Amino acid sequence: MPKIVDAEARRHDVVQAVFRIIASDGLERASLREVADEADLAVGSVRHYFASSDELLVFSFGAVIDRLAGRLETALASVEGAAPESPEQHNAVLNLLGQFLPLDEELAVDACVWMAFRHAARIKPVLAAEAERSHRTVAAVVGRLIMILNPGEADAQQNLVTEAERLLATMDGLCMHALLQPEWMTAEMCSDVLTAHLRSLRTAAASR
Amino acid sequence: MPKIVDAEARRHDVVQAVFRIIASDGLERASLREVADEADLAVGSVRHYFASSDELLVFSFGAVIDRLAGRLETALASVEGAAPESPEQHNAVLNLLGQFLPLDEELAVDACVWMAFRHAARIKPVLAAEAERSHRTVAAVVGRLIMILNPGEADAQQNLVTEAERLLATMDGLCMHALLQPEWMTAEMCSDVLTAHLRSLRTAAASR
DNA sequence: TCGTTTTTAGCACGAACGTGCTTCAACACC
DNA sequence: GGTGTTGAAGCACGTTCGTGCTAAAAACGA
Repeated sequence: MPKIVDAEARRHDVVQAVFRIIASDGLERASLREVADEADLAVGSVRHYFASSDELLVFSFGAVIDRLAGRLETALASVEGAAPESPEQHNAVLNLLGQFLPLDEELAVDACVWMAFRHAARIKPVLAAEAERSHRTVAAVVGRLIMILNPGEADAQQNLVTEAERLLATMDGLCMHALLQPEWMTAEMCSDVLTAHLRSLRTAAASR
Repeated sequence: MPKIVDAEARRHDVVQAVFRIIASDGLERASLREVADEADLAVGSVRHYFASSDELLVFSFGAVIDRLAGRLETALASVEGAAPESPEQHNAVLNLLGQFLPLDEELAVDACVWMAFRHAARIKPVLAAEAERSHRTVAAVVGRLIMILNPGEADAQQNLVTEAERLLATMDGLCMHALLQPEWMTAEMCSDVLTAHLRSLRTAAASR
């Protein structure tokens, strides 16, 4: 019968090549030829697994979303397992929010790719559905996090939404700055900003 | 002598065409041919004013930075002219921060273009210098704003830097979301988030 | 050993890109 | 009115892109 190749693993390899190209040269350089070279394959081989360039990009977008979502779910479980107001919970929250930031090489690649696809989705309609899913997924996690940090505020649902969007915006801004101005936005500065934001969350909750 | 054409006005027209293309189709579509078409010129004419594609892009990046910086300086003067803690000051601050957001058509174009160039600068070295200038300029304004809102904190300079970066990150995140997920991040949500952030600034200052 | 089927490799076409270079038109000055 | 400088326009070349299509290569059952 056929030559046996683990198709799923191959697709994963190709997607990894896409990630590396986006991180180093930008999404617009992630052409079939570049991807094939990076993955040590021929263009025809890549096209055997992905019918078109668009399909490859959409699949890659979905892959990075799934990776991030998986990390967030794991981190959220840690937060839920920690005692409220405890230092363990604080560290768990910092760890969760750190999943958005380019704190190491692997996270940096994911952050680059995630940002690139989301911005590209504004222009390319094929990416719109995944961008929507990306936003919903992340917003759900951050929303649950806000609920954990602001217990017993069943009435002020408006504030929960606002605070969730505020935290989400801050995280995206931090990620942007860490990617675009790494000299200014160092890991320590990220940590300082996050700590300040979490403190502001607590005092805001207490003052209501 | 030569045919008299207001070269500066022509360059401005071309840059406006670049802005429109970036806002509607993305920076990668801002080729010489597209720009020339949009500006109702021939490719050769555009190249008469801008020696190369890179020069056109760098000039356009600088133009959007200057536009934003001008609006920010004007708005900052209003903030400085208002009485501390007054509603007028609050509105002036909201107005200043609103200059970052795509609250109307013109602001939306600027926001798109600004974001696109900053992200492109991560990849294209020719844009790096302007990206650096962009960050320094905006950070200076936001830093002064934080100093105005947190008077008499000469000791805690660390906190000022952290709070400035935090506000900057939040603004960039808000801008991103308003551009990428306009259904979720409406103008009202932007206003709510900003108000919450300003409240958190005040309570944080009071608690120290 | 021989097919059969998956995998890999490659060619060819049209489109779009930046850019070097040439050509035409227009206008202010002598 | 002639003339020379400058704006406007366009051609041509090499590159890169996506994609339809064909053909070789490889691996396993018969």
